Amino acid sequence: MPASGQYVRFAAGISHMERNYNPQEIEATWQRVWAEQQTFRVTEDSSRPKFYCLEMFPYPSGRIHMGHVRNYAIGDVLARFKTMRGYNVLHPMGWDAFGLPAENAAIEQGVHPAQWTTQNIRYMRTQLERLGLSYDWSREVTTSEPEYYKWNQWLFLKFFEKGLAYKKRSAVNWCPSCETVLANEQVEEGRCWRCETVVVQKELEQWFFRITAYAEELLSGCDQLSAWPARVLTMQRNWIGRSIGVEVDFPLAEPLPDLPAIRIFTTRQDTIFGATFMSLAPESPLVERLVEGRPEARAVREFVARVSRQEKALRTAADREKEGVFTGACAVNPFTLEPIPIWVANFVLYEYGTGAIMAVPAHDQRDFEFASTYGILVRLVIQNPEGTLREPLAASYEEQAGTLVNSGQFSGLPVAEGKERIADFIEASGIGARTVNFRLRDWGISRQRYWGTPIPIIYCQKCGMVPVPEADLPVMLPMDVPFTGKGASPLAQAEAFVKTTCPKCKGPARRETDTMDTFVDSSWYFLRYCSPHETTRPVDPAKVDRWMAVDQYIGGIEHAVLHLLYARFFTRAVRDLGLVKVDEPFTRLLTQGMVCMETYRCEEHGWLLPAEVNKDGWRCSQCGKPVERGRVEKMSKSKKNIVDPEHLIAKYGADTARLFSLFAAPPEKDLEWSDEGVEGAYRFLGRVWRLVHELAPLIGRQQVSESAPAASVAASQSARGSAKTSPLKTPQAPPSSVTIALRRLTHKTIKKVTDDIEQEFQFNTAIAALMEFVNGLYKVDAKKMRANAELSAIREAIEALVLLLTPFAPHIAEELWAATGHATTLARQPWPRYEAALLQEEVLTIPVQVNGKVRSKVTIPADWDRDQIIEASRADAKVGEWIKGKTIKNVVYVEKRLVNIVVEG
RNA sequence: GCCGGGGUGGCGGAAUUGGCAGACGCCCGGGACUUAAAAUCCCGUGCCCCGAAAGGGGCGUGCGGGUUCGAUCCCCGCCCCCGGCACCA
Repeated sequence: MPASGQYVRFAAGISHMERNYNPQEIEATWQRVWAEQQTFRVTEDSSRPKFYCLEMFPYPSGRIHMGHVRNYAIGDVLARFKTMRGYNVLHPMGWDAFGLPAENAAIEQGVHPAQWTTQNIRYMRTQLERLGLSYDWSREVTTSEPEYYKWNQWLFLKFFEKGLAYKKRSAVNWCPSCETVLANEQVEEGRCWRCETVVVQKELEQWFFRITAYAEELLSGCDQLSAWPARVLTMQRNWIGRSIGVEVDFPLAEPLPDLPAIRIFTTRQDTIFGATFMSLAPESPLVERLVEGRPEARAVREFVARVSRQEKALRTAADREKEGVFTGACAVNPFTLEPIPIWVANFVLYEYGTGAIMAVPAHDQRDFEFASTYGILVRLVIQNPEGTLREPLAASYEEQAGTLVNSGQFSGLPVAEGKERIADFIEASGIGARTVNFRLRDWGISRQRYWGTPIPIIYCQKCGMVPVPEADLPVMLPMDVPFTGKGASPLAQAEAFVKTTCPKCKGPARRETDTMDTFVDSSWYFLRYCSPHETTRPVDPAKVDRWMAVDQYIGGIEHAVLHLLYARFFTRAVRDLGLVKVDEPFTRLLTQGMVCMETYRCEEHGWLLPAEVNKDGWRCSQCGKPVERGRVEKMSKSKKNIVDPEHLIAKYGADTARLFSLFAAPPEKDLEWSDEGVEGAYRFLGRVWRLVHELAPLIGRQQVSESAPAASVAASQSARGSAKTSPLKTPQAPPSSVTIALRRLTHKTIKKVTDDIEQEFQFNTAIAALMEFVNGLYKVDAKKMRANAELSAIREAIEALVLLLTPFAPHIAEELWAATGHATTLARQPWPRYEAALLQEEVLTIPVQVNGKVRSKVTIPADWDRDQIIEASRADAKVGEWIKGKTIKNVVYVEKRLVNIVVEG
């Protein structure tokens, strides 16, 4: 601990009353103090409850943007608040440092990705420091450093041992521009999520993580996540896509020796009597088996070749025309025993279910379209509840309501029961079984890029695929590699890296040159923060037990599926390795909204930066032409509707930047940027500054007891709390009404701000309450205050104000804390507590309604009872006007809130 | 199409989930201070109507119904906006 009095020295020169609010100066001062005193360093302290507050770590792209400011301001409010509330708070920060842009920079500018990344991190860290965020930087994690990615490799090897990591040949999404494989999740509407290039199909040997092994658990786990936003849970559930149905064998009309039947998956076994044909996915190997030697073979092969060349997104677009070709083979519907034709259809997915379906055109839109195109029989087997369906159908009937018809012994059953009876029958007759299918696919982690974690596998001609022994980790990324941007990955071209010896037989061998998807890095970094310097394991289980799960995770909605699902998977996989005890990594999740701003466009110069617009006449500052004011959109470089946080901080300071980000909208909603709003936030801080400096000399005469500085407001609510334990001196004379009103305002504000932060992250209303508090304090005529009780009340108010402001605007709070005579940093001051007794109003103003409309208000002593209040209401002159000559039918009284007199006539 | 979230003054947003709609901020208007401006401080500000004024009345939370003494909030039926998923059998 620093010697007491040290802080006073820092602030001494700035505490004179005349001094104007100079954010740049005081922010630099306090950031230096925090760094020197290691104020935010945290160690495990079992005497206090823990709180793990985490914001999604950034990709070190070069500079922070307003989205970061918002994200980290939200997290910082919470971390500082919880610290002041007495929690042992873990609040770390790090860098998601592997990824494509570094490699692109290498190609375009000739900078090595490592150097580019390091520079960016260094710069962005100073930017974050200038925001005054309360991170424990001693726990900083950088995923591109061997100390981190070694453990990616270690985990990979453990997964490999357990069969959770495996390799298979598969058609992958290939981005021709990035020259890399993309996960399904990284393809958006057929385009690369990063560069928007149209994605094509390519066959490659790929590494996968068997996330599907946890599909069931990942889905059921969603039910436990009650503190996650509903829409994120919905998205996760959709993505996992569990469906219950049956698998059934449809025997071939002419069975092949080793292929007696085709297995299909359906959720609508109740419609099986309506299955009038079958469809196979074009990629299915069964297709070739069936057509071999048939006259249809040629046409089928042509069709398959044509379809499989088409890239997937195009082919699977929902509005895509249904196309197919008859194989010449037939199967037998196991229920009707009729022969049905087997087709190949472009809309059947090979990767889902069994890659083959029974087609029920009467009750499936796709099958109906297909059957209509090719003239296939449509048979109604579900009659709707009204009984109005007649053949020929004009459209498929897909509702799961009604009764089975044309379904043999099952006819007449309601749909739900038919499903069960038919499933029973299928199981009893041994032709199939109930099954659960997931939409979720295994996670392809192979990337043909340099700037990622090398996959620790060696290929030996004799021994085959050999994992790198644990002792040889990390497999280091070689520094000396070519960056051409052409052809194979740079790693594959680095002979010194590729050529190695087999760990088993010591013979010549080659290294795997694929690197891991960077989502691997971010799938467990939150565990690493708990013991960031652990050298023998990825995590120290004792430390992880102390801190996990993350109590509050904060980040963008764009990670609702990918990152969050992978992190949930990893947490379980690592749990099953015995390193972690929790199932779910993130107890509470807050997805903050986007930061948006109006866009400006000039017909000559295209998108304009806000600074390039002359706002007087809405003209382009370059050519003077009228500027088209576009809609409010997410801030983006391409649309140029951006505000650089650095400029903002230079002009107004970090406290203003933080305050505005928190005040302009509730965290989960989109925030519309407004220069005027920023001015408003700055003005407010100036108001606080002047207020405190005006009042500081007044209360300066009073003794500041450093052991209990905030205790005047902090201690009074402890378990044994009563008026007696309040350090505020009981005044000799009865307290003046001004004193009582002031203290009431103070304690009401403490309650409001505390509740708003704690309950629903209502930072905007918490700040509004602080503004009201300040407005109220400006109305107090402090100069007239002399009595000890009055001055105590002022001191209490000012201290509460500064303490309550701390999480939002920590620098100015520290400075004002010092200016009011305190010598210890605010960061660990106890959060103020309100005294419930002081909240009580002496008089109440109650609205009085007549027939539901407010006609008057009565002001009454707070302790009046129902009858007294009603009596006063009826006696009110204005109310009298409205009830004169009418019969009172009813009087509704809401406890201390409202009177409603119901009259008739 | 399915799922989720929304729709409140000129604007961003409040409202203890059935009890004074519009807190707080922005914008705008007025005043004080100033030689003047900026800054600052104070006051006003949903819309419409009556009134010279003090006051008073009506309307108002996307639209139409309903429940209730009373609805931004609950129910039914629509309209619109945003986000996600989308041939998953």
